Amino acid sequence: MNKKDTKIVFMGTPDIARQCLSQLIEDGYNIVGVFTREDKPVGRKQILTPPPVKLVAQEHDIPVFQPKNLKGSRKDDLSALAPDMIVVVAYGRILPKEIIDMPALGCLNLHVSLLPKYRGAAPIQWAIINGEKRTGVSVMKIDEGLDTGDVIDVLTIDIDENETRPRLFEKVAEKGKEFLSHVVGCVIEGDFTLTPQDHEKATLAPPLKKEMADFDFTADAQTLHNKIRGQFPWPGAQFTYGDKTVKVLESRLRKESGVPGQILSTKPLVVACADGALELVTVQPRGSKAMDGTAWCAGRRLKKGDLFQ
RNA sequence: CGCGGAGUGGAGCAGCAUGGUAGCUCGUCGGGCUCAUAACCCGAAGGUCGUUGGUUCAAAUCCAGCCUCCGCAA
Repeated sequence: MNKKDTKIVFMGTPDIARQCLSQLIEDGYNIVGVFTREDKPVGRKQILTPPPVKLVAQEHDIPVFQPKNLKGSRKDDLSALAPDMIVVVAYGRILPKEIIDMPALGCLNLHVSLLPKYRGAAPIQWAIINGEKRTGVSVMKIDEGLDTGDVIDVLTIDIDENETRPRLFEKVAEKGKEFLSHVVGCVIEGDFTLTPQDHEKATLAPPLKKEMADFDFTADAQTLHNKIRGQFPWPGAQFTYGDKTVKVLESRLRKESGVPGQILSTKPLVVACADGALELVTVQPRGSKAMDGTAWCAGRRLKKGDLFQ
């Protein structure tokens, strides 16, 4: 089978899926249909916004389907397309067995972790939160479990010390889309091997919750730094000052030390933690906009030596 | 009509209830101290108080409308 004759259905929703779809189209694959989630209200104005994937598909006149689920009559849309292969990138839906079995070449999935680690919805976030030095993208053949399928190929990607979730995501998407395109090509040509995952070593990366945002300075600096960059921009990481919470949008590790919660300097704003200290580069009090840590101190008349209880 | 906060020198804030001198911390500029400094001391510049109208002898402050920004929720 060659590229042109292989009918591919693409399923995905957010930006990384959009990038992968664009890459596949650019590389000349025959995308016969795109499945994505429903348009949803976004922002303060609750404007109904289509997923990024939908826009790309429409630009290329590829039929778009946005079913609520993939059961019952909705799967007829899919079988009518008679796909030889389905490629899934962050679709946000579990595929039922009947769909998994439909295409002759199977269903491929790009997962942004080094499987079997970090199976689930938020692999990038958890990798950063846990202080991993590296992550990656895995292309696997979908089975009925949650990211449990046999792995076709893996690409490792380094995580820099100050990398935030969006920046890492961008990097992963950039490298991942080309990698995916390459692997899809290999599968079409039959040039690949399947490696079962070592399920003993599997870990989960469940969705983040807003309750995870709160912290205080009794934790050690490295842990807080990881939390701040991994949970940015949502749910974020915030501490309490007075009767308000203050989100920390950007931080840096510092070598200084002191009583946890003590302000070691205001320019830049450095606060001592249990082990080491953290520079709060950008901060955002609840109800107001993001500002420099130093500016925040200025408005609150905070001085070196003051203590966050 | 989803809930709520905010617009005051370059930045972040106070002042507003009880109208009457433009305040604080930071930054900038000049000077001083110091081996030195992001530290400290002295001094200076810089503001039509978001906008329009109303009340008043007098409005940042009270009233009405408008614009803009933001947090939450989704």
